[in-house]
Amino acid sequence: MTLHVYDHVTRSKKEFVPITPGKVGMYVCGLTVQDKPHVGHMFAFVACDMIRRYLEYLGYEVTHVQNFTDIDDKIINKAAEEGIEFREVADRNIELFYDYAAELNLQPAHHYPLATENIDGIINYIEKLIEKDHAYAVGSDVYFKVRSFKDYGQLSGRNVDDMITGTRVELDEKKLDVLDFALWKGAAAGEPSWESPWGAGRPGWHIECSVMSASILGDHFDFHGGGRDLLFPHHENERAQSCSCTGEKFVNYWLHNGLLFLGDKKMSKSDGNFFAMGEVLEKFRPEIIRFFLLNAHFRSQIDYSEDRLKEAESALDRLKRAAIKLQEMNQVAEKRDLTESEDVVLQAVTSYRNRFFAAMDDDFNSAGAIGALFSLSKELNQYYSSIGDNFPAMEIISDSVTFFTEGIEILGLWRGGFAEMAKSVSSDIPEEIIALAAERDKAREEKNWARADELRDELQKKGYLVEDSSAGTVVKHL
RNA sequence: GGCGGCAUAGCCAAGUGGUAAGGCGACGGUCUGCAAAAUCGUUAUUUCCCCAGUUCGAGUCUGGGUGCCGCCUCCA
Repeated sequence: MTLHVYDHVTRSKKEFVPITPGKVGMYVCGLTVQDKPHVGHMFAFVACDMIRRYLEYLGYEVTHVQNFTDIDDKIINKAAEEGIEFREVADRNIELFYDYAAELNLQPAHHYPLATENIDGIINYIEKLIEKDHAYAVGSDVYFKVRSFKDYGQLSGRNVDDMITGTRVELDEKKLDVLDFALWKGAAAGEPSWESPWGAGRPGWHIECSVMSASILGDHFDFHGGGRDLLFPHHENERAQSCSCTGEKFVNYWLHNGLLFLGDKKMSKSDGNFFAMGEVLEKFRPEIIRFFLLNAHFRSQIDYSEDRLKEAESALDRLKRAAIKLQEMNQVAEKRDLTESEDVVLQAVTSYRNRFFAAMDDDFNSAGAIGALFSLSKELNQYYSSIGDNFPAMEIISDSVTFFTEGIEILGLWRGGFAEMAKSVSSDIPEEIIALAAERDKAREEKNWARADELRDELQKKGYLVEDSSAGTVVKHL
C-alpha cells in the first residue's frame, strides 16, 4: 500500500506523488490573530501536525509553513476598542498560539511568516497581477478580476454565473464586477498603513497567503491545509491569485479538515460560539484533547462536548496503562522460541501494525490507526494473562514496543513519546499522604479492617484515592 | 435558489464488493477483607436510513426517495 490522499479539485483519492522526490512542501493557513485561538483552530493545526509527522515517518523531508495574518479589519477594530496598537493585539494572540501549540505537542513549523513582514512582496505581487491584467486599481484600492481566471470556482465547486444570482453578493460601486475582491485596501485616517504605488493602505485578505507560500515553498507545492470553512472564498481566491500570477498549478493536494461543532453550530470566533483553548486546557490535559481530535478522520465534522472529552480521557488512560504494562514486560522478556499460541500472538501484532499503516496510508486515517493501537493493547493483555507467572517472549514484546513507539510518535499522542507515556504516575504525592497510606497498609496487614477503612476515608477527604493492587498500594490524586 | 457532504449498536467511530475495527457505557466473571482500580467475557449475524437495481456476493457500486448538515458573508 502506498499513501493515497484526497484531492479536492478532482474529488477523489490519488496516490501521493511529491513534486520533488523525497521532499514535501506544506503550507497551512494559520490564524488571523484578532482573538484568542479556540479549540476549532487548534484542531486544524493538530490535523496538519499529524499529517506532517506521518510524511516524515515515511522519510520525506517536509518544509512546513504556517502563517499569521496579523493585519486585517477585525484586528484594527479590536485594537481601536481597547485603545491599543494593532501590533499588541496581534502579538498577544500569536503568543497564545505558541503556548497552546507546545501543549498540544505540535512540532513547530519551519517558518511562521507574518503578513506585515511581507508587505514589499505583496506589493510586487499585486503589481505583477496588474501587469498581467488580472487586477486593477480604483483610487487607492486594488481588486482582483475574478473573471480573468477561467478556472475560478473549480476548487470550491461553483461557477461564477451561479454566484451572481446568489443572494449575498454585496454591491460595491468601485468594483468593475461584483465578484472581484480586494488585493489592497486604501487606509482611512488613523488606520495602520503601508506606503504603496496606490497610496497608503494594507493588504486584503487572501493575497498574503499567495505571496508567503510562494516566497518560501515556490509557486507550486504539495500540500495546502486549513479548515473546511476556508475553502470558499479564501482558498478559491488564493488559488486564483497564484495561478494567475505564475501561470502554474498552485497546490497538488488540499487538506481541508472538518469543522468543530459546539451544540449544533460551528465553533466560530465571529459569533461567539466557541471554547477558548485556554478554558478547555483548564479542564482537560492536552493529550486528551489531541486524542479526542484525532479519534475521527480529520476531514469529518466533530462535535465538541465535555462528555466526549471525558470518554476520550477514559480511552486514553486505557492506552497509557497498556504502555506502562508493556514497558514492564519489556524489562523481563526472555529470548526463546515461541510456542504455537505465541506464534499466533506475534502474527496478530504484525497484523495490527499493518492495519495501522494501511489506515494512515488511506488519506491519513488517524481514527483507524488508533483502533489498531487499541487492538494491540487488548491482544497484549490477553497474552499476559495467558502466560501466568512466566516471562513473556522477547520477540512479541519487542515487536510490540516498536509498533507502539511508532504509533504514539506518528500520532503525537504523548509528549515525549512512548517512553514518557510508559512512565507510571506516582509523582507529587505529599509526604503526609504517603505516611497515611503506609499506616493503612500496616493496619491491613494486621487485618484491622476498621482502621484501614477509616484511613481510606481520611485520604479520600484529602482528595486522594487508594487502590490496592497485587503490585502494592497506589495513591492517586482525585 | 446554486453547490457539496453525511446517515454503521445506548453514545462516539473505522470500514479499500467477499464472515460488521476500535473506544465509551452497560451487564456478567476473575482479583480483592470490603471497596475501588485493573483485567477477561458478553453487548449490530431478521444487520449498516428506506426502496429498487448491478453482482455468485453490496455497509461498500448505480438510480430513486427520506432525514440531517455545511458552504454560497468574516471564519481553522
